[in-house]
Amino acid sequence: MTRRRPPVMSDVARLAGVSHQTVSRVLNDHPNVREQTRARVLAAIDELGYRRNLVARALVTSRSRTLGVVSFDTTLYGPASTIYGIEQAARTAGYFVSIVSLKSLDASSVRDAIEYLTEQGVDGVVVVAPQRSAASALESLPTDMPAVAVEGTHRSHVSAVCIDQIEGARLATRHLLELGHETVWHVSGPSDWLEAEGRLEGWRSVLEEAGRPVPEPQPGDWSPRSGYAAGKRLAAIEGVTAVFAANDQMALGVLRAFTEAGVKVPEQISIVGFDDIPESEFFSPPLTTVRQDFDAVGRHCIEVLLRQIDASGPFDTERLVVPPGFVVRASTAPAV
Amino acid sequence: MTRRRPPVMSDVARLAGVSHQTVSRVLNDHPNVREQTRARVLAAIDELGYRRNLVARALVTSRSRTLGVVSFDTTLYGPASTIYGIEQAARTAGYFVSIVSLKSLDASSVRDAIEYLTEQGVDGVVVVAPQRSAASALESLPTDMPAVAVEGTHRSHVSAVCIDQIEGARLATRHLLELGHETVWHVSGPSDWLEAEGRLEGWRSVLEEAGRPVPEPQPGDWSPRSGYAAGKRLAAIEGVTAVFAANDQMALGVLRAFTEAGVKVPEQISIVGFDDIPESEFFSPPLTTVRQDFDAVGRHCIEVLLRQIDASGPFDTERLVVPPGFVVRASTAPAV
DNA sequence: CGCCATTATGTTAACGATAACAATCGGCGG
DNA sequence: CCGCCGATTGTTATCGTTAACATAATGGCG
Repeated sequence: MTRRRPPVMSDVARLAGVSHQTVSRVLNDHPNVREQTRARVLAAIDELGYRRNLVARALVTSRSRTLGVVSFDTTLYGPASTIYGIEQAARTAGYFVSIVSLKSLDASSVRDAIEYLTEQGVDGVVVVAPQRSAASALESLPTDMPAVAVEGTHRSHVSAVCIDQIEGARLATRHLLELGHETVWHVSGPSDWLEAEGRLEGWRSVLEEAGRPVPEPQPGDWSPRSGYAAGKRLAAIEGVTAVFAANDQMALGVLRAFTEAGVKVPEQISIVGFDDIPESEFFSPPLTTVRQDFDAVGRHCIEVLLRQIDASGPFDTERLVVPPGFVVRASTAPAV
Repeated sequence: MTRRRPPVMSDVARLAGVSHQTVSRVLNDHPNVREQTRARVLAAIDELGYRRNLVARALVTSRSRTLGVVSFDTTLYGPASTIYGIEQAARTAGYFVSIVSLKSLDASSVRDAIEYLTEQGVDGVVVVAPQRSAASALESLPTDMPAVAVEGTHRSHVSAVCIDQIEGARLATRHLLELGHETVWHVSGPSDWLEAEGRLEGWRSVLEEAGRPVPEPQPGDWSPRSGYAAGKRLAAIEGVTAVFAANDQMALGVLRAFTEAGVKVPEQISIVGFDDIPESEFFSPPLTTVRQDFDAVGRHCIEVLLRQIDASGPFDTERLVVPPGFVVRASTAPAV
């Protein structure tokens, strides 16, 4: 069977007895088309099953209606959720989303990815790359490419949407202090992540404001495994009664380490996470955690990006901050 | 600042003192270009920072070098991992990936999504949609659009890559029987999911072959919450000693339900999951589970798809089955 | 030494849409 | 009754590339 060529605009035009330009006008809702003509054209489109070729359209309009997304490890809950939000919002606005997931987030791979997308003709890019190195790669972006970063709290000339990491960490830490814990230990994320930095900073600031001792943060890498390792270290330390882990997965590891050590959660130790992944509610015990509204982040990204794309001239740098939520479950309890 | 037009092929040609066609030849590695000319052209490309316009290229070649991916809820670990694998493999092969995530997987939204991608000019589509309704939407695909489905074990004329769900479930069930359990209870996934069906079937077949009673499966919806509910029901039943949950999240819920009921895992009850999500290793206790190699699935999808795209005529229907793995951890133990 | 097969390059025409401009048709004011 | 205006439609150029064909330079060989 020969693959028959899909119909093009002039096929529709011929069938409807008009010029291809009139077909184009109908398709683009131009006002000056007689109602009767429009109907004939629409009938022809329907009959032929015509679909306009967006590639040709993109060439002449130099708008591909495609947005690029560059992200680090899209299997992580945070990035995956954010991208989901981005995709939904973009599609609603009539845009396609082209994704590049990177294994490593050094400046050059981010740059390459953006270049790759640029070549494809994306109208703008969202970079979900909350590492310092990635954020700095954005600095070298051509300024005429609409771009939005999803990140912690980095300052730059690139627009950004972020969840207030510092405030989230403050909520968590304050919650633990209010339960009567003398101080709060912290299992931190990798130091080159802006989110890890923000969470660390929020945690530290609350302790300092309250005049409490600031214990050495235990470094992790977001994985449950690293949380488990940190948890083992903490379990060996006398007097640890409250731990704030920089994400839920590490909190899970911490939980497991204490449980193994025979320390009861939350009776003997309180644990708070960050992210509110779907599993958290069903850990043993259910995890108290900071909730991030990734959907909102995705939506805002698209809003900002579309504003930039629609701006005729140079565009402003915008910075949107989404407030975090806090979910109290059963992994925290008053200090004894 | 005026956005200056990016250089095009003829700019390069002018600078290099050749025709634009020669530039095109250099870019496409045509053999008949003098070495010296090639060097001049490359230098000009470099000097101007020229990048070829893939949109124009796609128009004339009618190849966009973009693949479409239609998926259900990309925040789930399975789809997210599969898409990650797809994206990596596609990019390695020089293809872009355009993603559409659907909130619901009825046949018409799958069809719409594919049509949407077709309009954009994708060279092929991967449908990560292991629900019966989605699979049947594929039947109505135009046969000249290269397509691959990621799915359970549905028969169709569309090529498919799948993990052997039945075998995975058999591994899990057999493992529990070998530990001496009289029978195995099952917390199943939603009945319209092909994966849920395969896992149910594998579980049932092993029990029947062993001549064991086949208890009523407990329906779930993949969420930890539904697993928790099922777990509560199971905990109320006398003589339940082994549970095979159709995914890790539900296994987590089951775990929690039993723990709450004061039943010890694995001493009094053994639990097996499916997926091997990163968290599973750190549940309390660490979960014995069936591992799916999503990366391999993604890679195979792209291989099959590219074969179809490169085939000049009609292409064969292929069906690749990826074997599951099995990971024994601490949530299972010999029956008492 | 001249002819033909290569090799290297240039020229022109697609691809399928939109944009800019031109042309036709009524209606209406002068 | 003429000419101008706005509504409607058609014609032609254009986007930036590759494909097809045309042409010019080489080089081997009888």
